Amino acid sequence: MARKTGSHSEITGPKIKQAALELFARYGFAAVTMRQIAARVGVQAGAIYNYTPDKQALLFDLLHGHMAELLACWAEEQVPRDPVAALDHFVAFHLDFHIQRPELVFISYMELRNLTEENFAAIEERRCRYEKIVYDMILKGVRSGDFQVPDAKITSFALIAMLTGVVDWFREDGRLSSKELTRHYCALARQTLGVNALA
Amino acid sequence: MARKTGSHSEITGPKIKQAALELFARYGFAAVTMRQIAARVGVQAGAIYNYTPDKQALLFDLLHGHMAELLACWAEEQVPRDPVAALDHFVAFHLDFHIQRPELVFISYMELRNLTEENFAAIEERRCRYEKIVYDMILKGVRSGDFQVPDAKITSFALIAMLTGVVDWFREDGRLSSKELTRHYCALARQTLGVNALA
DNA sequence: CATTGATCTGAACGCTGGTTCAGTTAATAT
DNA sequence: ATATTAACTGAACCAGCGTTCAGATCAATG
Repeated sequence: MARKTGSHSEITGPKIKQAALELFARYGFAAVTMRQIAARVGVQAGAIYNYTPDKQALLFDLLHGHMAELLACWAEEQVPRDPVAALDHFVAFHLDFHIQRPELVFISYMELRNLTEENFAAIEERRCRYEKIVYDMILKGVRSGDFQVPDAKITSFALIAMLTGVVDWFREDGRLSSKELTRHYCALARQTLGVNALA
Repeated sequence: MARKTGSHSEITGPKIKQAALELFARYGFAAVTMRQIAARVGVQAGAIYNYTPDKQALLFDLLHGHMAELLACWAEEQVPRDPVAALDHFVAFHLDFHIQRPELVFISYMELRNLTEENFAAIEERRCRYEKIVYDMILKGVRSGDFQVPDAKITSFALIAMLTGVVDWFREDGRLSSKELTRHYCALARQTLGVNALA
């Protein structure tokens, strides 16, 4: 029995990626088997190899796609000139983007060490690019006198960590809506960056 | 050839734990084999089972020991009554404790999903207890008027995330000493909690 | 209708995983 | 010396791994 009615590559391909994403996020890359992924798609393990050269590529595609989309989406944003408004804008963007992709965020952090050397380097480069965006934003605010921080580099790491950490606990049906969440974090980020510390 | 001169259970036992810790942190629990751990200790795989019932227990002992030590150490701390001083104290404690155990911190976050249900629950319970300490500390400062935050719960998560995130990048031989690090983070934490926002 | 080509199956390949255990060795006790 | 035992080896067990591939199946084409 092969080639069930209505099954096409355009359906199976994305289904495999989705299944891999969910399973990797839940059990970890190394603990997930190709047969598990296949079973979730409703297919035999061998069929997966019509869509990916190997398991490693399955992971890399997910992580690479995630980072590429993150950078691409930010590039399209219209960032206000005012440092404080830019901060608010970034907080809202970052939270929104990450909350919508908790599984991708999860494996992007957890499964870096399961990448080959070259694949890791490719992801790392993009991660640094994103961190630099935050760092530059903070530096600009510090220079304009809008922000006051003990150390711009540390503060950039701290800001990213506190924002990204949200995916560990935030649930759409929890105590807070995503709108309230954003509002609170905008206020918190302002405090962290020392907005109005001198005003 | 067995029982080399001078090898005792008091030596091999800890060595196995240490080897497991290093390998789990580097490659992930699921990706590490008992043979790898044994090789690092200089022993055959079977010998490990004189010290642990199985691989799962090896992981759980590491995580459980870590959380138990974290809570025990904090319990011994003399915490100042003043909320701001207490915050400084906590920041210094948390950074110091975590910086000294980067590998344990790493696996405590990454390998939770590789625990069995009961084992996970045991770790989770201790983790919540620690989070409650931070939450209560913030609540106290808010009530006394020393802190001003948008949301105490969110702020507690944000504070822990920004502090714990340090282990991802901090190196003893890097740009900052651990003393400078603590100083910067105390200042940053104060801003985040809105210390002196009204003063 | 016959042919083709994309899609998938099912079985196999070689290998490695965690775990077990009978047997060997060396330190200790008698 | 001898017996005892803790500590370890080395080989084996079997289940499961990622991956391959010849062949089956079906949609689309002419």
